[in-house]
Amino acid sequence: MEKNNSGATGVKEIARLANVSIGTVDRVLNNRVGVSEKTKAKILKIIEELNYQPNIFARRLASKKKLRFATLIPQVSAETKYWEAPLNGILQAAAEIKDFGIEVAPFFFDQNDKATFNESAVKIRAGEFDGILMAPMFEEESIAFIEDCKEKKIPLVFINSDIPGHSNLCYIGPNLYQSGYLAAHIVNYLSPANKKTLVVNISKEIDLHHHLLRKEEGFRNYFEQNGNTNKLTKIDIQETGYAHIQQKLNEQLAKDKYDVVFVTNSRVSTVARYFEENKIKDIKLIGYDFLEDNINYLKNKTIDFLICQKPQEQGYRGLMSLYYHLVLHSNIEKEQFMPIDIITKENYLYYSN
Amino acid sequence: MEKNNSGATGVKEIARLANVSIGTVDRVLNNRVGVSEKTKAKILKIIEELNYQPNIFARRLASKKKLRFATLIPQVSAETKYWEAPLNGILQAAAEIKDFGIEVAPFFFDQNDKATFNESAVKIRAGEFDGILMAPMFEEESIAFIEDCKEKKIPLVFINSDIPGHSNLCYIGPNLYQSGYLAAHIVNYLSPANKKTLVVNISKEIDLHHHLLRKEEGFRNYFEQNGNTNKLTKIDIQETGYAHIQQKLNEQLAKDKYDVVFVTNSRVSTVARYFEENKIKDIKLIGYDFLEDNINYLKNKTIDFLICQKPQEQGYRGLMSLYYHLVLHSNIEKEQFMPIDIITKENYLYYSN
DNA sequence: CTGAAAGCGCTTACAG
DNA sequence: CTGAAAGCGCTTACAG
Repeated sequence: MEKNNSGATGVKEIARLANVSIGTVDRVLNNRVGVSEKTKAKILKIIEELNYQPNIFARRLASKKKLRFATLIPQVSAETKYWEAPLNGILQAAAEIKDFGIEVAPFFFDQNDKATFNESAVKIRAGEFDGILMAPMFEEESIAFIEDCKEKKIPLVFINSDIPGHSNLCYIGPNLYQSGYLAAHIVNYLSPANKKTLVVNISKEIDLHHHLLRKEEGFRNYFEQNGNTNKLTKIDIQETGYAHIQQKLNEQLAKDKYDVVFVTNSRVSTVARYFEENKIKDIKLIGYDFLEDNINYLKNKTIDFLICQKPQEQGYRGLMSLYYHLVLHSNIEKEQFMPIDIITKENYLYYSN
Repeated sequence: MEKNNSGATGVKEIARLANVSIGTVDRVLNNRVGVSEKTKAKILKIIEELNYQPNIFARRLASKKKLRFATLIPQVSAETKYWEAPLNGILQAAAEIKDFGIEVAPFFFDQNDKATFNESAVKIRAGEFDGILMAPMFEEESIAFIEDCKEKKIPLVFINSDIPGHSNLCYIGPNLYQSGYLAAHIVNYLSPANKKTLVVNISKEIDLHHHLLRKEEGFRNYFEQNGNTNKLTKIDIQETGYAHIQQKLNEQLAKDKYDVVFVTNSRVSTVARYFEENKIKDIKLIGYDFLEDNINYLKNKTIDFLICQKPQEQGYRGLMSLYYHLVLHSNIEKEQFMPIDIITKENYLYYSN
């Protein structure tokens, strides 16, 4: 029978070689105070030489230490169920690491109300958490929070959208620019006739706009860089009610004849509803996110393509990153871009979100 | 501080409530012989009532038990590096479960030589493994092996292709029919002109053909079911050398003008090479698998779309399934279909294989 | 069929 | 600054 590696060279063996007690070895191993530099160096050298790997099972069994993580993401709303998926990912990760002594406390905010973000932020600050995962939607408010975490040395993970240039542990989410770029690539295959494409931004909150604008930028640049003659028109719809969207689309579609409509977010289902009600079948429709409404329009062929970015995995990997960093002391990659998945009527069933 | 659940109700507590020793509790817990029906029932009842969950860390620390898994997949060849990915997945899973006392022994065979499959099979049978993962490529030879495992009650996981109707633990891989069906859906968007599509099967081994034929079937049925007028032509190329493929394509492309060429496997790069050498730019090309050669042709726009099925994850999840089944006694889903991923020049960089 | 004791490799007080 | 002992919740022989 093969000998267990960690069995061969445990704290006991290190203590023996260093002529100290296992208590002292433990102090060095866990970076605790109260060891002379000399013995510390001696022990570290032996640890190095033995290539000692602690037994995680023994460690977990003996330790009573608990870690507490907080998460701060938008609450699931009737308007969009998008945030259900990241939350599920978070809960799944929480269940997996629970036995390792980790407690997860979820906090939420209203996407349309900055005040609720600040309220939750205050609670989290008071809670003295060991790690935080957040969706930094409101830029200004987020930055204040980020600075506070930095001071307290609390590791911070961003998901879904990034605020670059800050000392967060990592960002896990889409590369927005590239996802718009990909959308343009698909549109290019879909638009052989008069090559007219309509870009539709539907969003109430100006704050969230930079999110959509990044996608639009990628979308535009594709056509510029590929010397394409595709003619792009764009409309911004700042009210998300159906009546308003209907009116805007009526106006726009009366002006010109389009091959493709590209909706820059998950609200593509609203446009699909409009298409269906108006029996529009000759315009290709492409948008974002694996939501029930969108999938239904994919099934009945009103929507042609959906671009998805594994929202559940963002939550899951976000929380796991805190765990890997804090418990396993692994190196965490600073920018973790999600795959850009292309979903159609024929493969949505197999899409593991 | 919150009380650890498993701490509150461990074997000790069960033993106390049942008026037995912890040794007897352990016997019941692990289904060992030598406990009277009466005490066994009593203990089981208490376990039930307490909703006892064993502490996996203590279990692992105390136990010396080892499990040994064997894997049997094609060896990576110069002709196709496809099997590198599943192997990487297997090795990654092996690294993750190593600390849980699991040893993994990889075996290989030559895709073009059934005898090598049988040789490895003999070795595995002799090795008395606790679980086996395999790619059941050669149907007849595989079935003999499957029967043997069934008799010895060794759980068996299939990856990449299935042999339905056998008592294996699970299948993890593509739904081939659906993946051909999806390819047809894309072709349908790409072929607006004369609507002529050429289907190309390139494969030496007749044994492997059922694999490709399933995809072709899905591809054909899409057009039938969607009342499409797309005209399909098919050629089988049974020699995989470039000269031969070149000749066949020369012949075929002289006969007719196609919008799209659909290659039913990863050998699409050979057709791409032909396209490039002959400066063919007006035919769309679509094929399978995230291989370096294919990606290069995707980058330079010779290949338009690749369909991929996460080969690495197949290996990873295959091995993990054995672990979940044997160690954690989880329920394993019998058929686990991989997502059908659509890869283009614009999203391949973010494809986490 | 059952029990009592030792031990897995760590961490945690406590004593000095 | 350091050591000796107890204990985490299981499993493993061994004894009866």
